Amino acid sequence: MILPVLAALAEPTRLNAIRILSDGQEHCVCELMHSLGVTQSRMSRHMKVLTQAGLLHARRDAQWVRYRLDPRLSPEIRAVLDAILAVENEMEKRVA
Amino acid sequence: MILPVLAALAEPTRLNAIRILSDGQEHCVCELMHSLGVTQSRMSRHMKVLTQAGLLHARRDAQWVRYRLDPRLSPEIRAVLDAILAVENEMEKRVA
DNA sequence: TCAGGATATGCGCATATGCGCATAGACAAA
DNA sequence: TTTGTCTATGCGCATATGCGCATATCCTGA
Repeated sequence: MILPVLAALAEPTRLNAIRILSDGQEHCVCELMHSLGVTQSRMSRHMKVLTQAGLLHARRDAQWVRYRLDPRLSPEIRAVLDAILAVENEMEKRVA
Repeated sequence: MILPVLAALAEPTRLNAIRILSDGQEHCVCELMHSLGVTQSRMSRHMKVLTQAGLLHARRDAQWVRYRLDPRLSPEIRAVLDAILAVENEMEKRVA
């Protein structure tokens, strides 16, 4: 369903996390919490929401948990993400 | 901003309303409330949320208020809507 | 086994949001 | 002006959600 995806994305920190993760690489909670300026517990919970919405894949690597966009994401959902991120990029261009 | 748009769409009744309105035609509250099976006050408030998110345009026509997708919607936001509706259509196909 | 870093979660709180009900407001026809 | 239809909104309630704080859990290295 698309609804949980939209609900997950309709929050600033989570949308920013998706923007970072849209590079296709893995990122740990500690990196994201610093980049986005939120507490560790907040970041962890936000990642859980995104994961449960089916957007992310988590992999335990030693004491870290590496998150990345779920490689099994359907092309349709991926298109939604791309369209949303494109809006943000357009807005940035217009501000600049 | 894209965030209010996502928040507005992350609700079943509102997303279904958008689906109906995606035909580009005008629809009144009375029609939508019947189509979607919700009360009049609920429907009116949902339309207000969608309008304030910048997605809809309202036009008073006698005792009716005709809603339609805002014709001034940016191509980027329109692309987001299309991508979201495409996901739903894909899901339907797979169920069928 | 112990210490320390990284992540997840329980808990309580404040706010946001969806809902129904009743009513107000806008408009047309009589 | 009155009546009936359509739409918007005030109000109270229940639930959902975001937050910080503290603590539990998982893992590595000494």
